[in-house]
Amino acid sequence: MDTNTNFIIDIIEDDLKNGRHTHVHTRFPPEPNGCLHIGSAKAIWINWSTAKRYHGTFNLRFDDTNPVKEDDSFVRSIEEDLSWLIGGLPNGGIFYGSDYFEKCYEFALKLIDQGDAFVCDLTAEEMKEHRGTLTQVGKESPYRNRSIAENRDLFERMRAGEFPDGAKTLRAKIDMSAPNMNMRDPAIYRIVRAHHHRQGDKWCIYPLYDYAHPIQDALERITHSLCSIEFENHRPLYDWVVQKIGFDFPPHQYEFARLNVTHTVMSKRYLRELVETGVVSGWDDPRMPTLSGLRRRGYTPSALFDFIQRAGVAKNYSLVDIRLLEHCMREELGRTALRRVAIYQPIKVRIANYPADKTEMFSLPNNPEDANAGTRAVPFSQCLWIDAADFMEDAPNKFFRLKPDGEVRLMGAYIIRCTEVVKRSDGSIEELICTADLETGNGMPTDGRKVKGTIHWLSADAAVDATLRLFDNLFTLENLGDMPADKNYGDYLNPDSLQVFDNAKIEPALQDAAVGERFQFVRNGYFCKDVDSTTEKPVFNRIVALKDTFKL
RNA sequence: UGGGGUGUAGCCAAGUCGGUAAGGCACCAGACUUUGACUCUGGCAUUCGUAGGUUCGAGUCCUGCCACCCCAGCCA
Repeated sequence: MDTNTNFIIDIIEDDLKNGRHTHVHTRFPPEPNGCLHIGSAKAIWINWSTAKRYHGTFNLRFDDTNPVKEDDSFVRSIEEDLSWLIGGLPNGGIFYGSDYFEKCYEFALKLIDQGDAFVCDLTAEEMKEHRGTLTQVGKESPYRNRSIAENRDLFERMRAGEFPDGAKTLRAKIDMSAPNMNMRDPAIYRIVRAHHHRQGDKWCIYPLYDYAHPIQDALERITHSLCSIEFENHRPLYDWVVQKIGFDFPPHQYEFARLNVTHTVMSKRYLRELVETGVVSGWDDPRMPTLSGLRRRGYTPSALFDFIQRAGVAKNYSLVDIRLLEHCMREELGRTALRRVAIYQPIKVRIANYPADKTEMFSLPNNPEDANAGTRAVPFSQCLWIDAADFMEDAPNKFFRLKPDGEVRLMGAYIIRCTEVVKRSDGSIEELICTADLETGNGMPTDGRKVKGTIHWLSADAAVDATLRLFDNLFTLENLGDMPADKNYGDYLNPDSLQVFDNAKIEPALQDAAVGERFQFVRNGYFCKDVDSTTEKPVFNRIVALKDTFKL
């Protein structure tokens, strides 16, 4: 049984069963006024995966009806991010709402001819006064009863550019006393002289969302128009437009709750502010919850979709724990990422009973969870690096790593015992003198004694310097002015959440890794190779830490 | 306040014609382990916002109440 269902799937199953539809056609309709983020990924996933499930069609459609906010650069970035996410182009194609402007205009004429729309001369303020309030009905516009001929003439002249910006609107004639504010004779066309990123200066009147969107859906033969819950109040207007124009294949709108994630800012406005004020290096800064940021950070589309699917599709307001995302990412990377060694804060270890001029190779598995991943040869020599976190001078019993006179396994190699702690004059550790159990090699002790701890290591001769960057949260910054302390925006004020290790040591082979390759740095987490945007040097971004159950 | 939507564990979320609360994350305990990872095993809602009602039986039906979200752009 397929347990991966939701209420939208139920609706579609029902439509298919009852013959209301024989084919499923969905769409993702972003406005090109910003970059896609993890919240957009939910809308993409719902529309795309639903179409896919029924071997249907999925369109990408730019909802570009507001020329003042939109930009071609966002069109390109959205195309790129969407293709990355769904692994290719949408099978239905890529469309632009603005390409239907001529159709929208013709339909507006039709509404006028039917007596369902009128040209209104009220100013924005006057219209607001006339609209009434939540508890008070609105007043009808004095221009509401103009003749069809006059409305037609005026609307044609609006298009022709005879009136200044904002001087007139075309309004749907519905009901000024409707309890749903959206039905109180909403404006469906406005006059704006602005350069459109795609249509240029061809138009000076632009249709509004509530009018344009159902037309776009209908023209593309969308069967199920899936959008987020704040449009629920708009559905009666959506249906009104579809019905008045009289489409043969009327689309229907269904709503789902948007995605909120703990510690993560999801508002385009604030993301834009971060970019514009230079708090982050750009929309694709690896701390950003944008798709480009997540991609750079090392997140995979499959983990993102797995997360969205597991979080579920419903209508409740929800704030999903980011640890679910991290779990999904770990689960995938645990299976697929190659194991490598990286050491954040190196401490030198000298094996006193190991020849200074000797180097031997130990074979370590590339992924113990995947035998097909093979092994790699790692050099071992007298001087090694281990991580500062793996040594403690006054260690409690439960500390299973290296301590004075204690034994520990060097992963895949010898068991060593720390015999001496050499310190500098300032008290810091210069090096640890150890002896290795050379007889047992990388096997078990012959006398049956237990060595509980295993630590990772690197030959000091072979190790390479590297920069490692650790992000605690997807998105962090020090200060963002008036950002509201609302649960929607998460607890983003975490100045300690970016740690940079500039003197980390890594395996030599990692130098040649390609940007975008993902690794598990043993015991330290999953990392993705990246290039620092300012220094242009290779860095490793931590995608997600390993689960830490370290207890003393 | 008028309208619309939603309330099931710390966080998400299934719950079909009313039949005796899925699953995941998180957490806790234990086993295993040459990554304190992974894996495995066990635990984790006498109760579904709340108060009543109908019924042999209610998360599911009825009534009242409460809480939260959305709507008064010529934004989407």
